[in-house]
Amino acid sequence: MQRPVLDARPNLACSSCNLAELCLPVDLNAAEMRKLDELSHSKRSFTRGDYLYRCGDKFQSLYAIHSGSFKTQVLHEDGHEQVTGFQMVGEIIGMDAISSDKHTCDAVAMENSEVCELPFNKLEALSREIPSLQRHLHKIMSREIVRDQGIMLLLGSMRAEQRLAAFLLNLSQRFAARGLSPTKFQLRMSRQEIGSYLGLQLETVSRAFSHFQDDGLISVKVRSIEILDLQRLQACLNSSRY
Amino acid sequence: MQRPVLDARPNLACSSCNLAELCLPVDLNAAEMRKLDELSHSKRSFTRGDYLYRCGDKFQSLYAIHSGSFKTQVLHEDGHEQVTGFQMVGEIIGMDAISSDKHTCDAVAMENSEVCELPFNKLEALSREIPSLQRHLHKIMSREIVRDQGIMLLLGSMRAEQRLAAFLLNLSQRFAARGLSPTKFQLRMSRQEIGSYLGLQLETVSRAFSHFQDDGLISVKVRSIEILDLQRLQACLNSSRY
DNA sequence: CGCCGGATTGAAGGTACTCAATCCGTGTGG
DNA sequence: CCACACGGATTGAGTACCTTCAATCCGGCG
Repeated sequence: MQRPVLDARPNLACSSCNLAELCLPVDLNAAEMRKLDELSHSKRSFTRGDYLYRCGDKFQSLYAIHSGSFKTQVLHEDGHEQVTGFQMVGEIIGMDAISSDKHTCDAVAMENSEVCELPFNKLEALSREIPSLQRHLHKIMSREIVRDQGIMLLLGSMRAEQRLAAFLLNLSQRFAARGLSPTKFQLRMSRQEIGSYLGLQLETVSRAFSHFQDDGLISVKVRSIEILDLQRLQACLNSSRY
Repeated sequence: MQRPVLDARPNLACSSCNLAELCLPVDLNAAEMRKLDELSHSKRSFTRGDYLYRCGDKFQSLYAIHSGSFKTQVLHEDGHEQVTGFQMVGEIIGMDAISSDKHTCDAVAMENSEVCELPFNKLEALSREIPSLQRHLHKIMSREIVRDQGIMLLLGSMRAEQRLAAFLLNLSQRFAARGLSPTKFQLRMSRQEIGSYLGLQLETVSRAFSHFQDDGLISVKVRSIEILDLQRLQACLNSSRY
């Protein structure tokens, strides 16, 4: 019944990154695995603030995040920018660019990060050979669609505190999926960036954090978060606006 | 510079539907074309309110809208539902379901409509044979992602009248692309449905319509719309919130 | 004709925005 | 080592926009 509102991005990559098990829940034989290995030749490093790609850049590859995290953002004409997603280890970014052969957003490193490049032509060629890989690629793109629709739901029908609850619970799930603590973690992004992502002002985000803390749902110390009561946080998310 | 905020869904289908030119801007030879023809065997008809699929239904096929129009909507736990998109002739729906093999939303006919079923297994098999079809399929899915991100931008950073302007201009473009008048058309959806899609209350939508009319931007008579000043409507959309 | 659902309009209220002051932690320079 | 500056975060007060509730209007259909 309870579908996570903010879905994590699906995984695919790069056994050469030693993330095969995490990232590739696809049955491949040894030969196929080797071909996939060969696909991803390079691994690039980034530090906070570096761009993985920029809006308008020519599309060549998808990228698998091997370590660290990124944000994607789009720019309005007037210069103001909106965050469209936060991506972490094992997730794939760049799929927006397939449609027009140009990237439609910026991808910016939020900390020291490493990325595996997946040349899309080669990925397509390989997925013509390996049906299970083809299906997996389609699932990855589809999950991106579902995830975006979850955010549309959030932005269209939730109030500030519900949005923040959804955001925290989503992070919690994604950390848990990576074997990290689901209740105690560091935020990589500023209040400003959270607000931009959730369609709120940074002050509103800050107030919501404070309110959750006053209610004993979480403990916040700037970017250190501890979720004290997952159940009530979930209840807050589910509480009807109407 | 000016990217449409609400992107139309991309096309693909179904030369048997006599929409080959419109829907398939892919170079195929005669043999390939024939195979694509064979893919889409059936055409189903719907009347207003009929479900094409429901949330939770097993995923089998994508659907190309041959005539008429549909809306997609998701249901909250509490029963309240949000419209996630309006689809019209030539557009493809059902891609949300690939990721989990189940549909994640309802698709409901908004008028008498016909739909071509595109069995996804066959579509995948064929796109393994025909690289240009494969790429086209990927572009279609990617455009859905880009479109959703446009709506996220709208919901996250625009005020009521900007949202409605974006909505009207998007409809205008999509009608124009189909050879219909870009300035004079009938809405297929209620104020309630528009509001649900734009993250607004129906009264707010109604007021925004009235305000646009008072300002001479459009002429509204319930569901009959005429855009009188496309430029100023575009300016309204671009006007910074900040 | 009168009912019904959808649309419009009005008035009151609430949520989140805006602007501004203050706090706090980090890093820099004296 | 401390003082200070800086950016990000918090908190407060006033306001704007949208929601909510309610009344009325309008067109289609029984």
